[in-house]
Amino acid sequence: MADTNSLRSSQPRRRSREEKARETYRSLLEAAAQVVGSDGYADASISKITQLAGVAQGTFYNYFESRQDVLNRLLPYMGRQMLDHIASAMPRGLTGPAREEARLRAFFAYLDTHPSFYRILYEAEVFAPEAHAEHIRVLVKGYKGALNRAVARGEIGGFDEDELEAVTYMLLASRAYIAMRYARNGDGHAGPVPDHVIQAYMKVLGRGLFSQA
Amino acid sequence: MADTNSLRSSQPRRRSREEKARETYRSLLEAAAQVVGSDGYADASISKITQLAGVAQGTFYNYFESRQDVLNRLLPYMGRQMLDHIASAMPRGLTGPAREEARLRAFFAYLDTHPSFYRILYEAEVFAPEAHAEHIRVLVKGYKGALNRAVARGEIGGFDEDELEAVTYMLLASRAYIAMRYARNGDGHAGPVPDHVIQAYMKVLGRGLFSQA
Amino acid sequence: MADTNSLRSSQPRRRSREEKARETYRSLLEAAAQVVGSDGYADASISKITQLAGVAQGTFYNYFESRQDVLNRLLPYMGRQMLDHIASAMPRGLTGPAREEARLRAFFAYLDTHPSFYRILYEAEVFAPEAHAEHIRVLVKGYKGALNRAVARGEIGGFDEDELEAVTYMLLASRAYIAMRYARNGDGHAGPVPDHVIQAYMKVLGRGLFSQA
Amino acid sequence: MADTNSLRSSQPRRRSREEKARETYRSLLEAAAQVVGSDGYADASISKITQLAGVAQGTFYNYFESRQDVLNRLLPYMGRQMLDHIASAMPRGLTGPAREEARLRAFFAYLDTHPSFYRILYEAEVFAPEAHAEHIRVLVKGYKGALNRAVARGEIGGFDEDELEAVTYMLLASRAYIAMRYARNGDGHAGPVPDHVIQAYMKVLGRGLFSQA
DNA sequence: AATGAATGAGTGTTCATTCAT
DNA sequence: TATGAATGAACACTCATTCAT
Repeated sequence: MADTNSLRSSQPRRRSREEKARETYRSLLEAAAQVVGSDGYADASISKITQLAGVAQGTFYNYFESRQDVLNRLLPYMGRQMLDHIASAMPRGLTGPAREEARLRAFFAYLDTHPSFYRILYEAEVFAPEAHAEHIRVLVKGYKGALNRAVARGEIGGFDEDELEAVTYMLLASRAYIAMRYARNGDGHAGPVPDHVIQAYMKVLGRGLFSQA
Repeated sequence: MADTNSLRSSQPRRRSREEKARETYRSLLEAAAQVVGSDGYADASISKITQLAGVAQGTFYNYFESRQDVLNRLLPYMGRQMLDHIASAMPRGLTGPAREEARLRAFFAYLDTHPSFYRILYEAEVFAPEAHAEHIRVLVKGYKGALNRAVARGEIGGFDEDELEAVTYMLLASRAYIAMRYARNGDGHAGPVPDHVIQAYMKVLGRGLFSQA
Repeated sequence: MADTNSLRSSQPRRRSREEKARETYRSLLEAAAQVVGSDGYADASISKITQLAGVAQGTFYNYFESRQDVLNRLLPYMGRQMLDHIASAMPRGLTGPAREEARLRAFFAYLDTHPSFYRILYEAEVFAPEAHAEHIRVLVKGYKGALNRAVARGEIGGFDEDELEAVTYMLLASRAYIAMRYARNGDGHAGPVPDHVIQAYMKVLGRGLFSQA
Repeated sequence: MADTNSLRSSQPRRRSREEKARETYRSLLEAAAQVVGSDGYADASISKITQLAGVAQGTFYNYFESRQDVLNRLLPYMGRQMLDHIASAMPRGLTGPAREEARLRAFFAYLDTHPSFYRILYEAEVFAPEAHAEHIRVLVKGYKGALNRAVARGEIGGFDEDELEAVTYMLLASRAYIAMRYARNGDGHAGPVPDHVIQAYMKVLGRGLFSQA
């Protein structure tokens, strides 16, 4: 249905169209992220998004099935970005509590440079619950893997598999609440997390988790 | 603002004016709580609330300035109820980790018997941010007091004031995420939190907090 | 819920409100009929209707559940009007073909004075099929009754019950097509039906129906 | 405009240009007929039509001026098909009422085997009024010719030219309403028309038309 | 001739809020 | 104070049509 010209010559043209489409998709998604970041999911109207993306309202529906569709895609998109960021920011060779601390700092650093992420993540449980659940699932899986490797290394002991999952939730929870309290103000964000907070976190973890009791 | 119990029985006839108004206010607030609990803040329309309260739509604006106004009052109202419930459920004389565990269990028990509270609390950060912040502030204050008393009793050591606040946030966070993961399913709630989760929580706390390291 | 004042004095006020509401309902319905009559169901927008009725768009939804709702009510409303008109226009004491002719002329007379009715009726099969089916059912029932009485009077013979129903449909059909051809032009209507058309109709009927063969 | 059959086989290679275009035109028209038949004119979108025809949306406008344009062409296209079908299905040599009955049965038979035609025909008065008027004009002309021949044969008498036209409308009307009532259900069609209905039709006609009174 | 992304006017519908009664 | 009809701004979404490629 699309192969009338059997020559290569049609490819560069095609490419250009496809690429343009991809760009439009990208700019709509980025615009949505920005709008949700500043106004929240509830006030993220199609009109705001398309205006920010510089396209007509109707164009939106060439790329997304509905408003909810784009909201659902936001967290996966940003979440992957965040994980990539953290992965690339993690120093090699760290183990034990030091590794945990690096992970925490990388997370806060990402938050600091991507102020819209907090709101996208937080409100997702309300406005894009499936995406949120999936995001948490991914995070938990990665985290549990890390904890299990620490167990294998003998850094952690005395927790069975199920308990380790519960601990994972506690760690993720602590991250989120610390971010809420110390890395935000009314506008969106308020600079880096104070050191004493990270120290407290590490103290509880160092004693509570990284010890054979 | 909501404590009229002492007057009710003494003036069975004359309560018409003020008393009736208070009743209407109360029933509107309760209706709002119920609606938000089951439909969420976003879908809590004035029409639903007034219908459930059994008054006309216009009546609503004799008691609240706006829709946002009633949403703002919801969490303080329910939060106080929850704190009272927990306070009265706490066994006397417990100290140390045992006291902490009792508090945790009381919280989960309240959640289990008041399924609408979870949603009111959780969505509040999105839809009634100031009320949510205030609620957290109240919780933190109470919690920090408890931790300080534990410090005074010599049960906890090695954390300065600021660090203790950070720890408080970690504890509240853990509560919330554990509730999210273990005390809910699609409908609203899914029975009590499994014991091994509470054990994991207590393990981390017992080692991480209640120890002189 | 509505009986706070137990006195009559509240009734006149009530009445006034209720009456006003009824008026608004009426004017919306009439506006809808007019708009559909001139623009057709497809182009009958809420905005046109409310503008013509002189109320805000939102007001529409205090009286009708949806656009389709008002479209559904149009034919029953006009259909009853038409039947009332015909009933009151029918001379007393006529029987046989003369009675049939009077009925036909009354129908065309109604059409002539209510030009929107033709379109409302005709397009209803497409846009309000249930209302149309019900309308036809009512018409057929009335018509069959009339034919059966003619049979009882011995004016008609040689048709069994089922055949009589089929004949009813032929009569209604003829009415409609004659109206389409002879009582309309582009605008909406084009004056009365020529006499020779009615004569042709009566000839076919007189010989075909009102005879013992 | 649609008769290219004679050329097809002679130029198997060269048909690329013009022939291909005709094929596309044809497939768009057929697609439109199918879509309108199942979804109705109102829901026949260009997107549905082009999708069914297997071409891009833009291609549509190389063959039709507008959406309305294709809708206008539908009934003439299908109507001719129907007339051809009926003409070829008519037994030779029939005259009088028998001929009329055969025509009626052929019409119902066509409807039964072409369920989409009913909708295309019926809704045309609403959505393609000019095409509908033209279609009726063609039908009437053919029918009047048939009746005139019957008059010439002495089978029909007592109607002048104008009256005969009115009768024609009555016959077409009866066809349509009988089809509406007896040859359709919710889905689209419901099998053949019962015999007693055709008998009733023939009785009225036999007495009312084919008699010298 | 064929494509399909872009357009934007237009639609039905919702709902917090107002206000005359 | 209670009522509930009226309001109108706002929204998500559709689709015929255009046009650069």
